[in-house]
Amino acid sequence: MTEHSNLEKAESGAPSPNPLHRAFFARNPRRVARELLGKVLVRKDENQFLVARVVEVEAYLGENDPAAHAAAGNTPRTSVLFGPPGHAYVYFIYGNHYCLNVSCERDGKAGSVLFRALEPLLGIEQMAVARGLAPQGLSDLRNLTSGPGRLAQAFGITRTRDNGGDLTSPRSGLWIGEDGFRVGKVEVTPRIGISKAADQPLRYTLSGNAFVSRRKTPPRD
DNA sequence: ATATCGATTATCT
DNA sequence: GATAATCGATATG
Repeated sequence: MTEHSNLEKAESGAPSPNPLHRAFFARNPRRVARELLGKVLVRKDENQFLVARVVEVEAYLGENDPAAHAAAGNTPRTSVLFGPPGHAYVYFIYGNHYCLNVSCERDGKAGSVLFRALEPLLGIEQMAVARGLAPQGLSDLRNLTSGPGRLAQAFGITRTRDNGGDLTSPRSGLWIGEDGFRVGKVEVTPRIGISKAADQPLRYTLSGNAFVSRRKTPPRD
């Protein structure tokens, strides 16, 4: 057990974060990314809830952003990006990993936000199982959801299951909600892991949050 | 502590 | 055939 967790517990049964309205996503990916910080990603399957706070995201600007998948145009792979806002774009990368985006902008215009890191709040045991980590081997909770491939695996997100799903509706089993969390300082840096347009500051993080990916040594104090 | 590399597949040249 | 919005393992200082 580590000491740096400040996890919230749901006092009475299931959590009830309000789903975000579709209009929230029908905007510029920069604004959506910035405002997604502090929201929660929720998975409900069977009777289990998984809940985790959004602490790191990246904006992808659409057809004219060379780093965006939408730069390839509207293809079978990218069609969700060109559809209505608030839907899940899930892609498979490096032969190993799924990553989750939410579509932005109006129907017909591409744009998205990539989820890069979450802070786990509820369903930690189940996330560890999904990640293939023995519960007792869970010395560092950052192994669960710190990184786009990791958080997708922790939430059981795959392309066949989730691509195109509605992230504004609990009926999809995967959605984004608001639980009243107050966001503190936000940091904006270049995006990670890309080669094109790598200089633009489109990565948004909660300043000082331990679950942000690619950190150095956990803050000493 | 940082650096390098293999895994494994959808998509594109 | 090459590359990719990554991760985890291994090597090395």
